Amino acid sequence: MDQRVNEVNEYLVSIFNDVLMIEERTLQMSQFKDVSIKEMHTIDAIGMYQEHTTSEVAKKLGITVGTLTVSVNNLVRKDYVKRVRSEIDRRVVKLALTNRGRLLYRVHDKFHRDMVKETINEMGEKESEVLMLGLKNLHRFLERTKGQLPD
Amino acid sequence: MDQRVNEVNEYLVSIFNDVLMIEERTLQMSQFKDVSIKEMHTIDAIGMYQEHTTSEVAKKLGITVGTLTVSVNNLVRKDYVKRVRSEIDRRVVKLALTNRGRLLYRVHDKFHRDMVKETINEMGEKESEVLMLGLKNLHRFLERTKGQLPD
DNA sequence: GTCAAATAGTTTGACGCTCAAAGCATAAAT
DNA sequence: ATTTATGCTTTGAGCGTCAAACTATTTGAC
Repeated sequence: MDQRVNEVNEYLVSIFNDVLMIEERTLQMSQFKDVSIKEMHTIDAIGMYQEHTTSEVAKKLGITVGTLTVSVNNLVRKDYVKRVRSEIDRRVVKLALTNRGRLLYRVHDKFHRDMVKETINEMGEKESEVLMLGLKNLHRFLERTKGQLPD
Repeated sequence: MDQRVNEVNEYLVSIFNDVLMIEERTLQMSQFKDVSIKEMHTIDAIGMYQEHTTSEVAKKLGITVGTLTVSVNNLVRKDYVKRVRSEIDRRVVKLALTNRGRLLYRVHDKFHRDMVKETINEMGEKESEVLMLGLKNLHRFLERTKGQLPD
């Protein structure tokens, strides 16, 4: 049992590091060399569809609004993100992707999905089912833990 | 199949974010408020036992030697890490944890293991086995992918 | 043995990421 | 009308990162 814990733990840590590293390198090799992995996640959180406010996106990313403002300043300058003032409440800023931002979003999303797809392809139907259940368990536990932490 | 890919992908992303966030918050709440999550990973990479050289640790972390030197400067100042010149080759610096560093290492390691343990406890023996196989698959795929990237 | 080249690590300059705190504009409450 | 609350931006400080220049030491060629 303890051995199992160690193994799972080590795989998780290693997978973490690998994914981050591969994402970063892949970005740097692509036509989007001016985007860091953090900026990529910001673009991902802004998303393709609805417009999200600055506060919403900051919360989703788990960073302060001030931090996000700085990052969005850079992403606007580099033409990945645009700001739209709300007409209803003029304090509110809605964030949205530019065409270039949307292109990058799709490329990155595909990369992510391909990564998972290749792995699942090597597993049987039943196995991939259990992998997902395991991840679901881990996820549920983490969300619960997170909820217990003070803000 | 595509639905499965999406689900696994979303769980992975969410698990990533949660773990990082929980680690960071837990650190900030502990007696080790002066340590960032990155510094924690550096301490982890230096490890409890053998002495590792600066180059080795930098490689393990996937950062340049210069970056590590700067970080180690801070960790030495904060009394988590010590430098030991090699007697055999006086160019070489071996990194090791101080007592305080070792204490933090153990606390963090326990946190990590507890996290996984609680999850596995909720699964049956067979399920946790398959979770591990799934992670192994994912890990193998990532290592292969990583090997194909240029340095 | 001497000198050049290679190796291990450090320093520096520039820029991104992060937060907390102060500030600005607008909306809501009274 | 004035105060308070809300949403966002700016700023200052510290860490994280790299590339490039630098220092100290060892190895290799002769």
